[in-house]
Amino acid sequence: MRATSPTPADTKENNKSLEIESIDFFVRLMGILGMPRSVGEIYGLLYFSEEALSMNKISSRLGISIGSASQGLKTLKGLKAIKTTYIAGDRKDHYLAEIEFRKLFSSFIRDEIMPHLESANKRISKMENSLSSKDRKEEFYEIRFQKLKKLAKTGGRLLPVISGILNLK
Amino acid sequence: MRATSPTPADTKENNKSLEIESIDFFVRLMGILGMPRSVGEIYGLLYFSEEALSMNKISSRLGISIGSASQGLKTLKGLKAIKTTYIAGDRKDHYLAEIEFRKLFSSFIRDEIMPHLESANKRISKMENSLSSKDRKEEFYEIRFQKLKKLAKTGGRLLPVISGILNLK
DNA sequence: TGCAATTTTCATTTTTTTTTGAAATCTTTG
DNA sequence: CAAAGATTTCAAAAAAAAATGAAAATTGCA
Repeated sequence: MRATSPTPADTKENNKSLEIESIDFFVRLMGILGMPRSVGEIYGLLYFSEEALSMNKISSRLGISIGSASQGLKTLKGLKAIKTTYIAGDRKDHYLAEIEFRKLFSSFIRDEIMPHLESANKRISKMENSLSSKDRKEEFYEIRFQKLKKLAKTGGRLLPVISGILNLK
Repeated sequence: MRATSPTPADTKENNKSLEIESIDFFVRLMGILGMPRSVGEIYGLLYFSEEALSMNKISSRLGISIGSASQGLKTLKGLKAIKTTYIAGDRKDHYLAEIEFRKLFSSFIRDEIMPHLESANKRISKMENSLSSKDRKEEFYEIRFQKLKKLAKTGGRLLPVISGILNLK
């Protein structure tokens, strides 16, 4: 270790403990969204990185395979949680975290929640049709289908509200 | 197969296809919430069952082990997604689905989301403290911590709104 | 265009999660 | 209160999900 004043290179190597905390934080956050560990690790690393990192650097810094890194970056691209930047004189792609979380959540809702919600109504109808017209008039089934339809409707109502709040300043 | 008119016993055996659809539906729904298959299966079975079912019946009807059934019922009890009923002259516990979904989601938020949210602020502070006071004044870090705090705040704002919508008639 | 660097894909391996099943525990009632 | 019934627990097995790594595909520069 040198005793001279820090250089730009030092700065990049600094804040190891912040990096660890960040990775841990985002591994958990992504975990709530059902994303694999590697996705959280990559995002956590990029979130506090001032410079854009190449896939190779990501994989070596995190100690994960390039296959995992490639797969994780693909997922993060799909969620619009990272941006690709051009670095002059370097052929590799370089990645930066998208720090507007609302983009991440919007993509997540679009990709992971909406499709389920859209199919839910079809599936509820299908269930209802599998019932004889006699049974369909029974209070027991009527109540259950009513609740099921309300569930789908509430879901449909919830998502725009969530999107709205996410877009607040 | 008999050609005579249906008896109550028949009725209970009926609607096999509804049952299958229901199980499939709730396996997916519970899957979104990160619950194992068996939990969705049990709830899906109970949702369209007019009579309360014992653990044994649940395990044999679904073809899952009693261990799985016990574990799944425990999870569902924790989520307040099922009710236990007393059946005269039967020693076993019998279970009915709680059809108010809001209970299920409220419990889920309380158990799976709130704890994360509560720890998030501590974790963000911890990250901030790991930074030198010099770095802390850098725009790069300032922005990132600002976004992180906003994320936690938005989360805290979102949950009551969701609870509110879930409680609407 | 051709070649080397980079990225993606995907069969295989590893890790994690879930299920099983049998033993231990708890419960009810004869 | 004994014992048969019912439920829970938990180590081991099975299944599912994720990571690896090497081959295939793609890319961009000389």
